[in-house]
Amino acid sequence: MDTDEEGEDDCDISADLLDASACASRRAGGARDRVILHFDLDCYYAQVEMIRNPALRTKPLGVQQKYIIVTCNYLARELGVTKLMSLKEALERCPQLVIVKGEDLTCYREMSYRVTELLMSYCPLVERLGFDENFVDATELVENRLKDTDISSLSFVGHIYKHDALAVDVQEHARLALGSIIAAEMREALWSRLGLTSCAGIASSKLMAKLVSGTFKPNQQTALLPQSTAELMGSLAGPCKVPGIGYRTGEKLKALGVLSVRALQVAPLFELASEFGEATAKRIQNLAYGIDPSPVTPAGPPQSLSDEDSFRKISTVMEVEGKVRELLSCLMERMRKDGRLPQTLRLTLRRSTALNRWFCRESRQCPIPHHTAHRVVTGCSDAVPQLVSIAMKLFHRLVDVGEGFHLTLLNVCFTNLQAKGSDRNSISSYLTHTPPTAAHTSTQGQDMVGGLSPNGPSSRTQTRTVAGVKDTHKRKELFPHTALSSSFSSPPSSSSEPLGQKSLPQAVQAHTPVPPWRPILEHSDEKRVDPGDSRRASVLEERKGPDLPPHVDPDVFGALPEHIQMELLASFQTGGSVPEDSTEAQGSAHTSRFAEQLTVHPNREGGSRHRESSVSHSNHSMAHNDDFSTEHAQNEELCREGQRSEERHAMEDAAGVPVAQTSHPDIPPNVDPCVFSQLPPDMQAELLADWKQRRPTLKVPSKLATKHSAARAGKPAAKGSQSNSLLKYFKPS
DNA sequence: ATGGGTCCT
DNA sequence: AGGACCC
Repeated sequence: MDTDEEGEDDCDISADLLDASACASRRAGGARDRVILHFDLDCYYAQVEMIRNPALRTKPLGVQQKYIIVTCNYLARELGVTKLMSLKEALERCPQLVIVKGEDLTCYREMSYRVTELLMSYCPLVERLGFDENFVDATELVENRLKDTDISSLSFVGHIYKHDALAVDVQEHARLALGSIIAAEMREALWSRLGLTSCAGIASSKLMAKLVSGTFKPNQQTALLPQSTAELMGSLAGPCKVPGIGYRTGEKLKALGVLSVRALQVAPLFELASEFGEATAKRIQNLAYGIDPSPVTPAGPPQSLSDEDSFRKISTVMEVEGKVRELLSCLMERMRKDGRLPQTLRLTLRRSTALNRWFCRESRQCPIPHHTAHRVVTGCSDAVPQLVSIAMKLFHRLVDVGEGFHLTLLNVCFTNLQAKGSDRNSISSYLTHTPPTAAHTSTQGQDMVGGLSPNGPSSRTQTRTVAGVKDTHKRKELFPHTALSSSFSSPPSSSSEPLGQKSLPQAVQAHTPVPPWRPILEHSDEKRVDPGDSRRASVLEERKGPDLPPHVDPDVFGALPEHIQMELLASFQTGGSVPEDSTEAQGSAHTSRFAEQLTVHPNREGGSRHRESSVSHSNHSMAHNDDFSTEHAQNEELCREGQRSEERHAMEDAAGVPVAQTSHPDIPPNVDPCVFSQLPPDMQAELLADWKQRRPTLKVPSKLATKHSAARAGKPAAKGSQSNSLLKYFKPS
């Protein structure tokens, strides 16, 4: 049978968790608590839009996809707009709301990878969650800093969950306090280099770091003392609010009568196990106690690239083909920049279903012929028709056109991405952007693929080891920064950089003039081809010899092929040009306020400060004070907005005027038979099937109701194996 | 809901 | 191929 991987006794200690002594006993075993940081960018899409166009900063802003506002800035929130509100309602509540379309994710994706990259420059253990969240396992960083920190002069930065920062014994929580300092430094870097505000949570697991990061909302950070774990878990509105317990599991729990986190904690394990299986039963029960041993799994390049569009109706093959072609051209362009070879193509669609039965997507996939894949990556334009033709075959496998059809969504996806030549297979090709340069033949790269861990099978432990280790080696002090000249470098080839990235906050305090490490290759920056565009004359940096991030062993690094070195260096880099004018005085006022909040106040015992003193300024200061200068390069070509369907309004249409009145035995009482009878026959059939299927709609709390057609509950789980990042270029030793 | 992503079964 | 989870 399967024993739990790596969890050791974690599953068994749930019962003592509430017991204060449990922590101590756990540490006795040699394993110390981790220090996990969770970063969550504030109203992410809206922030990116405000960077692209700073004029929006002073206005209530909503980002629209189709007919909904997917997110909005804090100004809009004050005026009653919320996330995922319909456009109509948002405009009713806030007529002045400024809307920008956000269906094209290009800019959000790119900025998102910059964020991950910046965090990775401090510490390789960074895991992405969506576009706007990142986990960092800062355990080693903390441990190293602890060595040369005078513990008696430590203090927390930011909030401490349900505690007065001044009343907390910092010595007792020195590692957590250091975590809060590191989190503050990273947030400051996100601000000074990328212009983004964020929240952070500091705790000893991903679960708790994530939960606590949201407790003070815009632009603040919060640490969680271990003794507050139970209180935080208990404050959640229900099991579904626990990350890792989603809608489905929540519904099943309800059916079992488990309505609260507390109820989940004390539910008999065997009952949970009979519904979910033992492994996931334990897992979710542990989550309810705040126990989450899942590791921070380093981000690598994405496993798949997809592009999709939803619409009210597509019902002819020609329309399908048109849409598929549109999606595929965009996707191909992205794939080309990525540089890996897509080996499989998947087409998925959603059919119009009567009562929008939650997500029923169907898909078919098939291999992509090598010659086609190669054309994709090479940018050969006739790859598109080839892909379209493959996709249409998949379509015909899904849909019998003879019957007529009604689609509501189409998605195309490249998966099974094969690293070609090793270079460009890294997260960095995402960020630092490699020029198209189709040139190289595919055979050139195998020297390095083989280069990863000579000794290692177990990719998982391998990664862990590599990541966790290394830096004790040399370097005692990282984090000189907090100030280097800000702004991110305009990546090579502006032709694909969408963001108007000149808009950066002024650097705060300039003691460290240069980054701790710099790329060797500013020259290659320079040489990016870039025919018509020279607006980027300002890469004014005096760079010196290369210097490596802490986790990189210089010897290993030196042994790598040069082009790999170059890529790595490029990926470590984040420097750039400083925006010249700081516009108004406000800019710097605001900026120094931010600086102040990051300051560690060593001797502030005199408890007069409000507890969140050092951090906290509300979004007001952000909202009103940030205008940085920006020229907002409205980069049209990258944001293919205009191309997508224009009509977005009115998804709902009246069900028609009732006339007939056939009553059907299977129609639920809350459905008007007249309306029902007016529906198209296929829709009627579908509804009936649906109703029939979900018959057991009773409140019976017992485990008897479910007739589940599907198999046993699958389970979410910790992130799996990946080991797919730059780390693989370095051996553990 | 949108337009993405992840991993597991 | 689909299902769960995440944003």
